Amino acid sequence: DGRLYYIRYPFADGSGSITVATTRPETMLGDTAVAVNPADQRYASMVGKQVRLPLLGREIPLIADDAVDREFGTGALKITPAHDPADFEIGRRHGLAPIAVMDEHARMNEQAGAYRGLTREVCRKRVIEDLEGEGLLEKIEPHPHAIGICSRCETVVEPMLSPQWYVRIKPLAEPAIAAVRDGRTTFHPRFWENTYFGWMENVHDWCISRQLWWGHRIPAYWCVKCEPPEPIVAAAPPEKCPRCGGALRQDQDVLDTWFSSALWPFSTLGWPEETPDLKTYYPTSLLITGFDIIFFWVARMMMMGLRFMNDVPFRDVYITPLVRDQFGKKMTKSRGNVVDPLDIIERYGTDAVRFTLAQLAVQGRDLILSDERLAASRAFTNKIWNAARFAMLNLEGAPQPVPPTDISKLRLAERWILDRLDSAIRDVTRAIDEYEFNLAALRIYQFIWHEFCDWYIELAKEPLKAGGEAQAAARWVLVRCLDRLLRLLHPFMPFISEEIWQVLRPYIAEPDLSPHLAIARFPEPAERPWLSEDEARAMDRCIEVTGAINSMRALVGYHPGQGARAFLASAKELREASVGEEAGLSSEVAIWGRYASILARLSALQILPPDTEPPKQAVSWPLRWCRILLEFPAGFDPQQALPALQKKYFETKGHLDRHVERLNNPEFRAKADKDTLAETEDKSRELADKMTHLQAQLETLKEAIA
RNA sequence: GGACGCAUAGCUCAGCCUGGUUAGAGCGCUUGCCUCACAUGCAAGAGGUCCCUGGUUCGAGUCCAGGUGCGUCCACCA
Repeated sequence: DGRLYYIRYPFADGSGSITVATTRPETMLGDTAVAVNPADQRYASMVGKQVRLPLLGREIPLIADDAVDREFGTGALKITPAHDPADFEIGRRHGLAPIAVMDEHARMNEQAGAYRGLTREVCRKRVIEDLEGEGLLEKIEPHPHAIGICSRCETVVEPMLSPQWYVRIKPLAEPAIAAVRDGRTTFHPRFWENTYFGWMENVHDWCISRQLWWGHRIPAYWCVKCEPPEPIVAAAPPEKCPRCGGALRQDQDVLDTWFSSALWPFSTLGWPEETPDLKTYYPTSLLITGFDIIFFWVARMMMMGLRFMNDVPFRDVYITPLVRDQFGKKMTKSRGNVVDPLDIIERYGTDAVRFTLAQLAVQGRDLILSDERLAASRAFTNKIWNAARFAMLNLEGAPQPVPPTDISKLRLAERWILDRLDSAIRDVTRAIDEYEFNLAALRIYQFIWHEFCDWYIELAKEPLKAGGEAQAAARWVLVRCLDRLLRLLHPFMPFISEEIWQVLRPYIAEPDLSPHLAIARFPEPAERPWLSEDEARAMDRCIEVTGAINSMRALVGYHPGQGARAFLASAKELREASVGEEAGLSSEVAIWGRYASILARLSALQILPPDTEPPKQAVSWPLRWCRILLEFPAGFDPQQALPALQKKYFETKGHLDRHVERLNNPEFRAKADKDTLAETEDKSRELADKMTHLQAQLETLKEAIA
């Protein structure tokens, strides 16, 4: 919220005046011209005239320059090259010598005539008063505008001229642009490359000198005697002045922080010496940083690396998301919405915070740290802890498990979890390779909670209690799974994983096992699959049946602790796809029936022989490959099951209708690809079957009610 | 003034690049369970005009154009 002062500058020939608008009237003492836009008709005839600078009486020209905005103020701009960057450029274009009117303490200097010695604030007041006295101040308008202030002391920044060192940027920028264009360095996510190009293609020469105490000193030297002084720039300090042999003094300025930082990828490896480290580790693989550092640091490391090492400093640049506040706003000190990580860590735990960040680190998107997610991660650490506790309770006092001599003798449950583990290892490894940290975190979560805990731990309880070979096998699988999942988890939850692993470590049979998880090998999947495709499908069916029975239990109101009897009626497809020697449902259920019974709390799971009349006192549920019948609990009122079943019926009908509609469309039949068509037909048949079953079930129920 | 990103369940977010299963997860909510690793838990359930308009297509949450809202960056600011 400043003011805009309109000041009248009289023409030297007495033919009237021209009015300029300025927010900083005190700088008029350093004016060297008045400028208008060349296309501005109002002033076209006046360009070239001399103007008398008020208060000082100096004559300055009226010039025309494209940089002048005709709309602003009066369309006439006073030019103060020594105290305004834009004016400096205009002045340079017109060959105007800058006149500095302030010293380095922002006090008016001898060029300011009568105002010499005043501070700029006092000077502004006096200038305004004096202009008013001479009748040259036309008006003052309120004018909100942004001014540069010091970020520490909030003092208004005063632009001024000073000699500085520059690096010519173009020869550095061009190779750095090319390196990203041709893929020697890749940004993740890719679109940040636009930001990089945008900056690099419009980059200005780089002012590298700073008037600070700390930093690399500028390698420039001045002779104490020569007049005028000529700088000598040299990598190694020269002994004496090459011209007069006099003593030399190094320039007092230091390099811009980013200049020094730009050397980081190789200077930390011993450069300029040809050290083994430099040879081994340059170029590096990955730089992780925030997008706001792309200009400051990434671009400069690229330029320096290509210049001095002749190669890019890193192959990949991963740009992290920004953590925003709960309203999606960027956290800034001035806004006061900064979250202290230590505070969140205090509340949720370090691992939970780290895991949450990984989970939310979707490429190309900033993230909001939500309490809900953090709490969920904290619950996850608890889950892991308890899973480990279960394992240790079952390992305590046991010898170090050894791999079974014949893997194929392991139960399906054991081989299945080992297969899921390998699948998780593959998925997580791929996700990390592609910097998809959210996918990696999600997959680990899914494996640990919903495959390892929900299924394997439950299914391991029986053999672990049984003793003998079954127990030994389950212990080995338990250790193998836990060991590997902890290694997978370690980058995301370093503390809890290390803590548990240290306790588990004595049970891990591995030659030259690392003393710490942090430096242990990242897991790799086994070379051969643990189970056949048929077995994998069988286990999928087990999971499907278990889920369906659990839903049915709730539907007919079984108490969670109450055992229930279920029957499976075979479907033709199952007989064909069966894994057993003996075709049929029974051979398959012989393998996984026990698992389903445990997880669906069944007192019995029986096969209904083909062509057998199903029990009437049961709710029936169609799957693709079999029909499940769950006996009514004692005192069950069939009325209860009706609404849910009807809902299912109408849902299924909706889906079926959609498929039928599609199939009835001749254009779909003509233009859809064959696979899609076949799939739709299959699906449609399946849904129709399901409808038939559901309808029959509904009728049965209604009969029971009646 | 220029550019980029985002918009999907009450909340926080996946899915979109490469169009076709019943659009998913966690939290929250409802119901029932202290089942001997874990009630920070277990089981089940409800909850979605995928921001709007138009286009392309047999078919659009997904591709294209325009719009709206939110966020961010750059430039300018005499």
